[in-house]
Amino acid sequence: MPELPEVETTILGIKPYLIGEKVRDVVIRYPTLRFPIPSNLASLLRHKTIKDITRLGKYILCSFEHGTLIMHLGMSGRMRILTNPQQPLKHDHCDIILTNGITLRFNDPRRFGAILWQEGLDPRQHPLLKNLGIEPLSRQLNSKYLAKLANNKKIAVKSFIMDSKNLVGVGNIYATESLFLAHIHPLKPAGKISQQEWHRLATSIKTVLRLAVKAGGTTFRDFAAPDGTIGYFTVQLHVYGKAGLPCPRCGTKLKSVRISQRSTVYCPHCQRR
DNA sequence: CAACCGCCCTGGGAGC
DNA sequence: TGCTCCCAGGGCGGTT
Repeated sequence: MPELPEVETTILGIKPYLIGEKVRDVVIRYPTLRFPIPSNLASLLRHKTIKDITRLGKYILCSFEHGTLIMHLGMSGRMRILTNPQQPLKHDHCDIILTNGITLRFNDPRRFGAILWQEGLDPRQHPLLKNLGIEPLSRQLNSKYLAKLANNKKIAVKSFIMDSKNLVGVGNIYATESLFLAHIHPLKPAGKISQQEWHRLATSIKTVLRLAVKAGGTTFRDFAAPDGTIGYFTVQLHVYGKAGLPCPRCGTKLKSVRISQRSTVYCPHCQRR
């Protein structure tokens, strides 16, 4: 499932083929993603030039002079660069065809992804981007920021760091891994986390994400890079998906608990409440 | 407002 | 082999 590192990898992969290129056409085969793909997308983009490809949280922003194409990979979304025409396969919902002959193809079996349009210069005006928190790999993420935001909150720390209003791009896998590395129990109320613990957590979130970006995404189950490479288990996961196995640090049997409908693995010895 | 929970969706794996 | 059931989960939107 694409988390921030997978989004980063996707951008790195598609960017060189797209920047400065002009859109010839847009083909929508199956508009009902998480939100409907705007039906007028082709007329919005035709003959327009792609200025840049950037990222805001897990949203991929493809900017034009008159607005921004906002794309989200959801759970199973994937983008491919096709250098020559290919028959669309199942779940190939949308193509963006450029005048240089290249096609950006969006595939998403579970259809939790999204393709949206925001008119104007500031993509942050889009309702989905308006309330996004800080970037985890920026200097803004530090113990001071987290402690201030968590003040008195009772919400489980895991849910807190996965809430995009607080910080973006930390999904279930990396939240689980970060908490393990920081020796923090995932159910501990956010308001009860000490300054020292916040420091460890901020550090481990950055470490985990940086390592994963470097490895080209966790590529755990559904993810493939734009060139089609599938790198299963390129990142060493310590606890995610390993409930019942011994803790890599102390050997205690790893436990599993569901937190807001998400499976969460932790070590009952290393991560105390 | 804070916290929580249901829901959207399909493929893959387990169990029978 | 083939069927059924369950699980994976980002994030919105509704409820408490």
